[in-house]
Amino acid sequence: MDDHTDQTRKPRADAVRNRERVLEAAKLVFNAGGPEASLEAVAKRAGVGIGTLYRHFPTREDLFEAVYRREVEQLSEFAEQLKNAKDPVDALRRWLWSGVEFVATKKGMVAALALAVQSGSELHAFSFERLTKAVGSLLDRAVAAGAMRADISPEDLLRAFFGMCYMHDQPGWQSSVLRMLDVFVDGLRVQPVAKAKTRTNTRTAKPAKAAVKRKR
Amino acid sequence: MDDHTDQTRKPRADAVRNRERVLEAAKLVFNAGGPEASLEAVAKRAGVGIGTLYRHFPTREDLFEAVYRREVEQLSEFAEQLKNAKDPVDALRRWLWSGVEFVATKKGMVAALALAVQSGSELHAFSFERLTKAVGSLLDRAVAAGAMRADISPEDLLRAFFGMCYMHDQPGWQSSVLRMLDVFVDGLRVQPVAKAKTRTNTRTAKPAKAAVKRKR
DNA sequence: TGTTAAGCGGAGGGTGCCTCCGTATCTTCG
DNA sequence: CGAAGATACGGAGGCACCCTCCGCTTAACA
Repeated sequence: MDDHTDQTRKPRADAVRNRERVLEAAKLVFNAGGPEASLEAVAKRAGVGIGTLYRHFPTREDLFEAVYRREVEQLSEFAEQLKNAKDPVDALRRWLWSGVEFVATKKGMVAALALAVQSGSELHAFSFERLTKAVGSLLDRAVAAGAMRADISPEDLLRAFFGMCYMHDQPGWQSSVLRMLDVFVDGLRVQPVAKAKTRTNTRTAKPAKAAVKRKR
Repeated sequence: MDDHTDQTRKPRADAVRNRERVLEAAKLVFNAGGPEASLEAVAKRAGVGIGTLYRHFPTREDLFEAVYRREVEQLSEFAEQLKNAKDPVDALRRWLWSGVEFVATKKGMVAALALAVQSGSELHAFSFERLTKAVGSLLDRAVAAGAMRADISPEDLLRAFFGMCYMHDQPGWQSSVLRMLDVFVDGLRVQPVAKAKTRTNTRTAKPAKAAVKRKR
């Protein structure tokens, strides 16, 4: 409370170093083995004791948050850029697409963000808020332009998005999710204006059924 | 194959009884504590040894499958009934709504079905196939009537559906999911035909934002 | 009632979570 | 530079859960 002195010691060098090591290791381990991966494995890989890991990141979510902070940032920035796009609805769609891309690259990211979105605890509020704001601005613009229904919140949208991504481990999930997102964005439009089914083809839309056919 | 004798002993009474007990206990435990609940807790509650539980249900998924078999059946039957509905698109929407209802009641059911849908292993193929067929028939009818785009597979739809449900633990999730489903079904239409935004109001659509507001 | 296979149950080995605290190391200050 | 004290380290240990394995029990059948 009475921090009158404010004489904050310089943080210890080893502490800083270890934090970084853990982060590095966690990124590797999560991206490879998914978000269920053992934290002890992370610690071992980082060459630190399990206690050290827990001191820096008291919960698994804290670690997620830290690991994927950069990615979230990027995604949010991309939303910023898209604010200048012509068609606000299309901007939203493109943002969602890039979200799929991210998820595809970072295996652990979905679950990490899913957790953030799901549990709603303030611990990992950062990602959630950042993304909410990002998608919110896109939504607002589209709504303001009268192109999109107004009764959908950014939270709704994010949850739906991650929900869809969450369901997919199997091969071919990407095209499936992209298709679903197309449908979804279509549903968001307020003015069907000739309901361009053309769009469906812009992205090498598979013959649907075939794209999903179970492999065996 | 060469079941020439066919002299199958009557199954032991205690085995049958125990299986039932485990099922009963599992239903309680899963519905209350979610699908992560300890199997040992289930066994204890059922008054059987852990070994007995595992003999009857070698994997957690097997247990899920057995526990929620009835629910899946009901849901599928409801789809049958809806085949007689006037508007095939509306039929689909109503089916999805009832799905939400199910999920709301059975806390463990989402994750159970999600698993079934997700992992795609043949162990719990039952639920997945049953539901796929159910939703498939609804889809087909709508497509045949020219009311719905044809490039969406039942699997896609199911995964999207469960994905949306999966994301929701927090209060107010139901209205959110219902809203998202509305959007989704709208997106599925092929003919906007006056794009009834009336529907949005049929179910006391909250002011969106408010419905999602975090509680603290 | 005896034989026998089906079924039972829980001990035990393994993994992972998280805490706690004695020890080591870094920063600061004289 | 050296001492003092703050800060961080690491891993042992307690707990919970997973799942297997096998000696014992018990129901079905003759």
